[in-house]
Amino acid sequence: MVVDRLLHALADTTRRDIVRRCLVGEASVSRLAEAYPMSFAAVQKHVAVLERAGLVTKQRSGREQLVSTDVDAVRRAREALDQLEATWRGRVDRMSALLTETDTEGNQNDERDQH
Amino acid sequence: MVVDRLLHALADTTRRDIVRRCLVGEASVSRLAEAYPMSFAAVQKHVAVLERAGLVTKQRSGREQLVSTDVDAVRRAREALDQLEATWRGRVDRMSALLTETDTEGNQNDERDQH
DNA sequence: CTAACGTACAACCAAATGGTTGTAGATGAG
DNA sequence: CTCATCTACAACCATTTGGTTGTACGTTAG
Repeated sequence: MVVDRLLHALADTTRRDIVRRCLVGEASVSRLAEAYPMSFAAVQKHVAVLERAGLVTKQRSGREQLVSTDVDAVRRAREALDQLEATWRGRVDRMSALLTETDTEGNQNDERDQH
Repeated sequence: MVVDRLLHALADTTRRDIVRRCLVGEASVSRLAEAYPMSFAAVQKHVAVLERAGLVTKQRSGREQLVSTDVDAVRRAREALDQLEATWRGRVDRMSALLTETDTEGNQNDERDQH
């Protein structure tokens, strides 16, 4: 699933940092690699994960491979999460409504906070 | 890191579904297990992951263990993502501002901030 | 042209994931 | 009390992850 890949890609500090770095101005993979306490190949793999999630793109420039964050993908990631939360919250709200209007047998407190 | 655990916990369809289910009304672990094509123990592990991430809590009731989503934690998760995106977007905005006002092309980086 | 650089990729490894089965301890129903 | 149920947990397994090193290849600088 796309959301799975997205969230998994973002569930790592190094990868989030790469996204942050490459939001403004591209950076070559080797340039990125200098910034982290790991090998070049390791950073390459992190970039690959971000790429598969659609969060960054690579663009060749001479012998360098420039990484740049897809700002739109970041926005889409946020929106996906937003929608997820909205669905969840929607369920709570609908249930609250049901409980206040019908009063079923299970009868637990419905002190769900509304805003 | 807390964000890592949170995003990792949410990067799985089954776990997101558990969160959704347990937002309204608690469900025992065995009840949950009936809903998925996997063993009881597997669901137990998923619940444990969500618990470690602070997304759900368990509460004993007789011989059952009732799982319920911590609505507040879900909200906090969203806010964490929001802040992440805000930071990222903030960077873009600041850079855009810089570019439009100075419009130079000399060396721009050397911001050795890690964090 | 040659050497250095940036990249890609394979092979390998340890640890974590996501699943299984099996066993054992509490607890509630009858 | 006895038994079925719910849970916890250990042991095991296959796959993935996150890292390493080594090698090969294209490109640019000198």
